[in-house]
Amino acid sequence: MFKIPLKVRYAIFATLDLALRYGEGPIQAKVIARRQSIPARFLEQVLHALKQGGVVESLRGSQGGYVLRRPPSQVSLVSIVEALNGSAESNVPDAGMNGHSLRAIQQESLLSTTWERVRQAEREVLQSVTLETLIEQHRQIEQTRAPMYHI
Amino acid sequence: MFKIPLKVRYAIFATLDLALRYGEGPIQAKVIARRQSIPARFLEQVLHALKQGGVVESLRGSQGGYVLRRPPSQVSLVSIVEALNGSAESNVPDAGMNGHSLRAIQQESLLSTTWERVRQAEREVLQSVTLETLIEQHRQIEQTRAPMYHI
DNA sequence: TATAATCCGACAATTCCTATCGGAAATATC
DNA sequence: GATATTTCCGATAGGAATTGTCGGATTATA
Repeated sequence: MFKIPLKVRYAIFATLDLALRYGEGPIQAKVIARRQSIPARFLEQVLHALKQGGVVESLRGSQGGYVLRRPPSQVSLVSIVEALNGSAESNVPDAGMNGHSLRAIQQESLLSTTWERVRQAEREVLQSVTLETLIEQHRQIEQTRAPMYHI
Repeated sequence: MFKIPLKVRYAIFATLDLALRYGEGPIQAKVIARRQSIPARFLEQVLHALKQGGVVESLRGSQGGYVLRRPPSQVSLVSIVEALNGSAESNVPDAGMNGHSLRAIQQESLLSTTWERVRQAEREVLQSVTLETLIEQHRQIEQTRAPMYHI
């Protein structure tokens, strides 16, 4: 319904890249960027946000890189998405309501419950999908697709 | 989760304005704009989109204006939102996949089912809320708020 | 005919998203 | 300790999308 930022896609594929190599030590942003075809410098920012959100761990210096903070089965898409939004939750303008009339505030509260329900519904779906889920889906796609090229 | 365009808010309040006066003949965009504090010229565009989406009926010429096409209880928020998006459904890039690698396509299909589930969840919530629902909520807020100002 | 309203395309202004850059801070390795 | 590597951080540019304005054409009423 409402547009999905490219940033989110990048974050998911980056963490998926980490998930596929979970337990093999830190992986550099540059390497992920190359493998996933993501602008390197932009990915740095995304990974930084993921760190702030507690999704990944970073190791600075030579031989450093990024590591998933938890095993892939414990990392849901909702944690990734919310990490990127900085949990700003910037859609309901409670601050900045200074010059607004009482009626405007009432109007906001009228829709806020609906928006909240929409967001909750989104969250429930994203919560149910983990990096491990995606890895399994990926494997299934590989298996079902490969034979098709033989025809 | 994902940002709600101002356009959508305008559309909802405009149709809500029509809903509150359903059956009383056409209402001019200018009037709605003044009542709902929406830029008049911008609202025209929004109403035009709502017409294309089959949500409202327009009557041109003097004494013209806009009318809801169906009673408020039959107008769900999903129809309003989809009218504005022109049912473009522009998020899954199936076209424009020319220069993309096979892996990129597979990656897309990996997420597309999840995005689809998210969108479906959004739609179900928006489907369950009609203009009549909002009017009832509005009345309840009025009733529960008013006494609070006596304290 | 005069007036009032929608319709339509163009476009300006603003905000948001995407991406790049330079350098600072931290860490491993030699 | 010196060096190379890598994350960290702020600034900012470019572009796209959103928001808003405008002029005039079309349609209808009175």
